Amino acid sequence: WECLLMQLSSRKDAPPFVREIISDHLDLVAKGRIPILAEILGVDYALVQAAIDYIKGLEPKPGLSLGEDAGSAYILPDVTVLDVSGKWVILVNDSSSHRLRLSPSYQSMLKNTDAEGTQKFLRGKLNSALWLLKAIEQRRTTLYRITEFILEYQESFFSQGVKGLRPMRLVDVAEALEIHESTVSRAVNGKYLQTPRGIFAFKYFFAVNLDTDNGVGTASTGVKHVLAEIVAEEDNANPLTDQQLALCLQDRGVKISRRTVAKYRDQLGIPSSTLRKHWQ
DNA sequence: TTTTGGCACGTTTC
DNA sequence: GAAACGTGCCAAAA
Repeated sequence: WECLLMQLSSRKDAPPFVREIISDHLDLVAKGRIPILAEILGVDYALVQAAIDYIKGLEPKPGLSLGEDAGSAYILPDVTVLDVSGKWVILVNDSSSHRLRLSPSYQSMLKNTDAEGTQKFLRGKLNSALWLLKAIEQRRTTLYRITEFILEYQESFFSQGVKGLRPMRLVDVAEALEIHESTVSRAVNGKYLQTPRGIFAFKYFFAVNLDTDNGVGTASTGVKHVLAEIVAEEDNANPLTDQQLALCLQDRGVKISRRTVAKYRDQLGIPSSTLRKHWQ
């Protein structure tokens, strides 16, 4: 790109071949074909790698880390949990600014009316109003109870972080709270929970997938996190292939196939092993 | 040859 | 009933 060349011209510390690589061989860089590039330019790997590292320093990098609370500053949570000296406090934020209540005047009207027809009418209205209030209150309660359940069930998450996340399905919550599955689904959809660890979508805790190991399952979200960790710590001169990554996870007790590792890697935005290779 | 990714199938979850 | 997910197979890429 021209903007890369422009950035380049404003600097003086550029290694050799950088300009040539940008104008003629950017496609090879994208494909990670460093050996070919080295051959074309007639220099050794290390020099090419140095030039590429420099170029990567020029462009604004997309960034590999999908931070778990990235962008959360702009989301306002529907529920907040606070740790007040070891005791959880759950706050359900009302969507409407004020809570609804019944005007007392209606009740006094009911008392003060003699006419039978009017009384019947008012009693009917009163009942439907009470039903509505109850429904709204119920919804807040549902969200409260779900949060309560998550706090208890995902306790290890709140103490250890992502690694402690347990597999959890809508049904699990529904059964525990003795409400219908779809009720949980509707209560949770698009809602956010603020915790001492950051803001998370409720759906985050439903990292539903169940990867079984010897005994209990683990949440796929946790596995992905471990995967990212392994890659971050690998020797970048010899990146691990998907097969090796799969074995690595299997050693840790996670039953996972090579193909699934590849998919997770994709979702995490981690390039393939050949693209990760850093030539010295 | 080794490594990766598209497609599709069976299962689970919504 | 539909969407999401894990996995096997096989071809493309390296």
